[in-house]
Amino acid sequence: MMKGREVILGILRNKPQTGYEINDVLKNQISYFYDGTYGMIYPTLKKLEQEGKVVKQTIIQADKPNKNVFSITAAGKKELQTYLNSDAVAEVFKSDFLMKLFFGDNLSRSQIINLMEKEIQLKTAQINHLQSSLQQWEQEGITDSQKITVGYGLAHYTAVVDYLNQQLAAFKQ
Amino acid sequence: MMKGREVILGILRNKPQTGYEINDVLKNQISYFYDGTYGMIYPTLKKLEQEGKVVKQTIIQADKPNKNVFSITAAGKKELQTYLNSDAVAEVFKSDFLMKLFFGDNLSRSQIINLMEKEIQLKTAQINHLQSSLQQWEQEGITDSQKITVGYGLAHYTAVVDYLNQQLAAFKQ
DNA sequence: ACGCTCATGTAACTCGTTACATGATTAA
DNA sequence: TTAATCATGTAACGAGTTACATGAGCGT
Repeated sequence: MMKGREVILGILRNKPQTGYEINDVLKNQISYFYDGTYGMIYPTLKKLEQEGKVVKQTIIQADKPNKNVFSITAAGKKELQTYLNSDAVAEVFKSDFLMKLFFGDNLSRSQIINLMEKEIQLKTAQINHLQSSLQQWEQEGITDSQKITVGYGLAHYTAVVDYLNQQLAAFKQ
Repeated sequence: MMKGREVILGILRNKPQTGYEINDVLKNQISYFYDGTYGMIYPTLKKLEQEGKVVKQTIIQADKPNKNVFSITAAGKKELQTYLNSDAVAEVFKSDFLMKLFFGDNLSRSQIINLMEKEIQLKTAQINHLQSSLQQWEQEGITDSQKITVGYGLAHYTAVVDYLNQQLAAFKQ
C-alpha cells in the first residue's frame, strides 16, 4: 500500500510545491483515496530531502510567512516510477459505520435509523465535494485517468447512498 | 475510528472464542470493513485481559494444540457499548489502484489497461466471496443489520466493477 | 513428501496521529 | 473582534505490521 512519501512525490512530480500546498492537494484533490496531515507532510519532506529525493528552496516573502518550495529530483522521480510500476495491492477500507451496524445487536431502532441517516448525510456531502472539485479541475486541466478516479469515487458513493436510502425506507416501514 | 480492541470485543460479545477463531471471523465475516492480523489479535487479547475486559480459560486438548478461550466481562461489555453509542466517524479508504491511476501520467496505455483489469478481477473475487459468505450466514443466522452491511459491500463493489468495465471498454476503443 | 488446519505468541519496527508551539495579514 | 488564510515545524505517543519462532495431526 502506498505511503505518505509516495503520495508526496506524486504531488510534486509536475510542479514544485510547499508543504502547505501539498496539504491543499491532499484535502481537495485526492482526499477520496488518501488522507494525510501536516504532522506527516513536514517530517516526510524533511526525510525525502535528506535522501536527495526532493530539494528545498526557501522563498522570502514580505507580507506573508516565508515558504519552502520543494521540487522532485531525478532520484525522487525514479522512486515514484518504481512505485507506479509495482503491482497495486488491495485497498484499505475501514468503516466505523458498518462496524456499529454489524455489532449493534442491542442498539435501539432509532439509533440504527440515526446511524444510517448520518451516513447518508456524510456521503452526500462527499458526493457534492467531488462534483464541485471535478468542475474546478476540468477548467485547470485534468487527465483522462484522473477523471476516471473521480468517476470511481462518485460511482462508489452514489451506489451506497442509493442502497442506504432504499434500506432505510424498508427499515422504517 | 474503531480500533482492534473494539473489534475483538464485538466479536466476543455473544460467544467466547479463541484468538484463532477471532482471526477467522476477521478474515471471513468482516474483512469487508476491517482487517487485522495475529500480530494484533494476541497482544490485544493480552491487554484486554490485563484490563479485566475479557477473561481467559485454557482448554487442554489431546490431539490438537491447547487453546485459550476468551469471554467478554461486564467491563468489556460496557466499553463496547460506549463505543457503539459514540458517533460514527468517517470511513478510511486508501486505494493503491486509484493512486496509480491518478499519478500515472506516464504509464503506458497497456499498463493502464492492466491496472484496470487487475482491479476488476480483485473486486469480482471479493463480490464472490461476499456472496458465498452471505449464503453461509443465512443458514447460521444473521441479523437484519448485518445483512445490510453485506448488502452495502455488494452495492459498493458491484458499482465500481460496473463503472470500471464501462470505462475500460471506452478506453480500449 | 507436501501442504493445510489447528494453535499461540514475541520483538523490532514503521508509519502516522495528536497535541503543541508560533505568528502576521486580511476580510467580515 | 473574530475567524480564516498563509505558513512551518517538533515531540510524544499509539496502533498495527512484518518477520520470526514452534509444532502436531491429517489428507492426498
